[in-house]
Amino acid sequence: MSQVFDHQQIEAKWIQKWQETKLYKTPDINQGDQKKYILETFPYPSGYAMHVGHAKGYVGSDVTARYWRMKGYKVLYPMGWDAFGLPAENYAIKTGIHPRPNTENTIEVSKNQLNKIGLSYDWDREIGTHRPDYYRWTQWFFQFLYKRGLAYKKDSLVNWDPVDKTVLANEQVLADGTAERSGAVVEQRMMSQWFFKITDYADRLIDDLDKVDWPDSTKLMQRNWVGRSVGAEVDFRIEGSAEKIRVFTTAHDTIFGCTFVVLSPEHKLVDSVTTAENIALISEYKEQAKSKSQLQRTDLNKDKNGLFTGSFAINPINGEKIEIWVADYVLSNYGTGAVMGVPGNDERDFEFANKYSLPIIFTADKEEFISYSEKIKPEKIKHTLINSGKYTGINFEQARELILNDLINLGAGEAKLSFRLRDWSISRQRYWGCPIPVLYKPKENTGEGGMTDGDWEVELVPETDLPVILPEDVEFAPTGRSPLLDHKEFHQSAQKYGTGYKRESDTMDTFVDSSWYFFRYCSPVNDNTFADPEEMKKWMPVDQYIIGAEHSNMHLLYARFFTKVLFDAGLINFDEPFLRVRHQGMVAGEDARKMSKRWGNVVNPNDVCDEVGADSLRTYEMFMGPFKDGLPWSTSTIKGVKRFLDKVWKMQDKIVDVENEKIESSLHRLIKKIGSDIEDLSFNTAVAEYMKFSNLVDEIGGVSNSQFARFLKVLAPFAPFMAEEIWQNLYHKGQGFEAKNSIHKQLWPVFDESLTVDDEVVIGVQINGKTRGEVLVDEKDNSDSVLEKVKQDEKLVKYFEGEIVKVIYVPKRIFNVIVK
RNA sequence: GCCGAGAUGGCGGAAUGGUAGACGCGAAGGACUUAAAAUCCUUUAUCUUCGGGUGUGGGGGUUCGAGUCCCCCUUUCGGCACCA
Repeated sequence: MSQVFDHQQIEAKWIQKWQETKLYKTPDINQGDQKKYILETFPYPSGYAMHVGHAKGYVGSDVTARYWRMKGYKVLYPMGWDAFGLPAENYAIKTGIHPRPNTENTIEVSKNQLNKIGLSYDWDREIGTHRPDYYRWTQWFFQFLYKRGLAYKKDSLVNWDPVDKTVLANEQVLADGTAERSGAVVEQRMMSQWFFKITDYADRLIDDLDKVDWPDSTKLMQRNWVGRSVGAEVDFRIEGSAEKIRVFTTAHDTIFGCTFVVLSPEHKLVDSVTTAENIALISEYKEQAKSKSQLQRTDLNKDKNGLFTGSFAINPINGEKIEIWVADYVLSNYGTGAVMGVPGNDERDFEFANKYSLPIIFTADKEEFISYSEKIKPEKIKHTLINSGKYTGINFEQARELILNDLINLGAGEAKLSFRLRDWSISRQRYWGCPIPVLYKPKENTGEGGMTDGDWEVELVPETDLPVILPEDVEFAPTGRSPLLDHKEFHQSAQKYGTGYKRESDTMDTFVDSSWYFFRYCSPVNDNTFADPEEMKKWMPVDQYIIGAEHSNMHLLYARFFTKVLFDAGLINFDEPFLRVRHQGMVAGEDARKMSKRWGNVVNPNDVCDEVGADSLRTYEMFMGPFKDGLPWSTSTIKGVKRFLDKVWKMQDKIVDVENEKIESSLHRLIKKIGSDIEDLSFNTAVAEYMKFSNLVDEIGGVSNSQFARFLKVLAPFAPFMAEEIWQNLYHKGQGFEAKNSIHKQLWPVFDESLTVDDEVVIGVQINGKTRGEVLVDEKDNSDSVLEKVKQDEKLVKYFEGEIVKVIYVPKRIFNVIVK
């Protein structure tokens, strides 16, 4: 009789032995070897330990990695730390403890948690974005983009907290426009910031989505985020002026309905079109708009207001004279900052026209408002033009072409794609991030009264001097300035490049750190390049990336952008980094609320491991429901999973000499099903399959040695500790542990397809589409022979009084008789 | 408002257009026990006149057959938002 499964002692033993023997070391790989690169989002060690919700995604990845190893694939399954960023810095500010020791400490704690649940990472490949050997290459990427003309500086608005005197991230600004922390009303402030020119890649970021296997909803989110719209730019001559107003429109076929033009308050032509009597009002309006934050401007509850400038424009298509207005519902940073007002087509324009009694002309033979952006289904907007001069009666699609051509011929327009995507702002006025490797050289004749941005020239820090080290002794409490600005030595050290040189004091957005980490895993110890090209050829692209749906959009977009730039530079031979993306759902607390300290519903995986064991935790998290769904934690369900594993443990004592046929065929089905379920990430049904098998063994009363061995192998990815313990007990008892004898080094058992199908099966019998009974059919049966069987069935015979009109037999599925 | 994903027993959920409710939890009854825990066995969608009827948010439709496909509606959860 075996002892009870002492999970605490046994799991600790295997964690240690697996580490000692480097069981999960990444194998050497040759190009062309069958490989799988299994990736998952790396956590940010902010100061708080992980909870079981984090564990779920990791266990799912681990099961997959273990499976592919057993299938004979070379598997890269690494882990690291997304350590820079706001959470760690805020935790530091809160506790007064410097983020570095704090981060390293959290990493230690988290690493132990991950090991405790049996995740099979190759820790030799661990990376941390906050470590100089890593961020040296984050800085290289910055310079790489800069040299390719994809990093530039411009003035841009930031959220400014006047009380805390600091720049806020969007997530720190509440919906009412106040700061989350201080409660102050957030202002918009101009600041000179670094940008990456991701808009250069807008088209490819949409088009290349066709190449990858991602959830449709995720692809759609990316498409909508980039937001390509097909339209035209049209020039409206200003009456009595040589100037023209250029507008962007996605609906140039509605141009006959254009009854006014609206400029954004920031538009450069506002001043010149404003007539003398309107100057006072308009400049006041402009001032108001300036003081409004983007949030306020967009939260105005659709109350559109604006002012007439006093000038008129000429509609190029029909020569109509229309009023030029200024309104802040038009944004300066989208399109051209000016729109043609088409109240018959656009809801906002309609509201605006109503409010100020501007004319409304309908140009579509449908009253509903229509839009042409790509997200609207084409069949919903088919219509014919009305009130449109010579184009009246023409289908809108044709009209679009005709009108555009005519506008081009008139010299008053051109076809234009527009994108919603904006360039990526990467400057952060924060301490805990990667320094931007840039120097500022003072210009010769500096102006009087302090230096402004224009008095400096940008120079890259020489590559041989990278990394620019993030100083440790920095005052990281908020002061209203980039913490590095006031670090004397940091800037002093720039003097070696020339007198008066200073360093860039902002740090990079942490999205930059995480936009290339998956390359680094291919050769994490490497001083010569961000990742060895040969190693990348062997491992990349990523075969499976598991990431939470909530925060995947931006990250995926940025990582794809980096990949495409590297591809264009000839540094890699693929232009999409993640072949397959899947999402894992969050685990909520037992009260169905988000797990957080606030609700006191956080479950620490360590506690669960201590109580019921890591195998139970793992198997339960896979069993609780569909992997991609968010589900509440359930203490009672985990007991059921533990019950199942205890049964497996007891199977050791039920090994018999006779090989039962029923168990054998059930085992073949199991091997097949577990394999396909793991590949589909359908873990919950896989676990149900194990349970069925163990129930069958219970029923039969025994299992053969060979059958049990195969069962243990397919169980190993889910319950690696128990599988290993039993495996060693049965086959290597008394021997010292050797890596090659580990169950995790065994090959996945093969199944015989013919054994997975039953010769005989009970199917449902339908009479006129209603299920009335069942009948046992076998392989040889055809429609006629089944009908004979059905007619002989006592329960069914009564339905055959009428004439049989039709018989449908789907072999081994359903038998349906239509009787009159 | 727009976009996306959902809605199936008391609960979590299962189901290539083919016998709805696999598997687990919970519950009820029983066995073992002085007793409890643990374990094991049985039952468990629902109504029923025991023939059968009704059931996958609601209403239509396609089909021999719909949880699954199509149209409309209700509702829950995510994401985005004056994008011209």
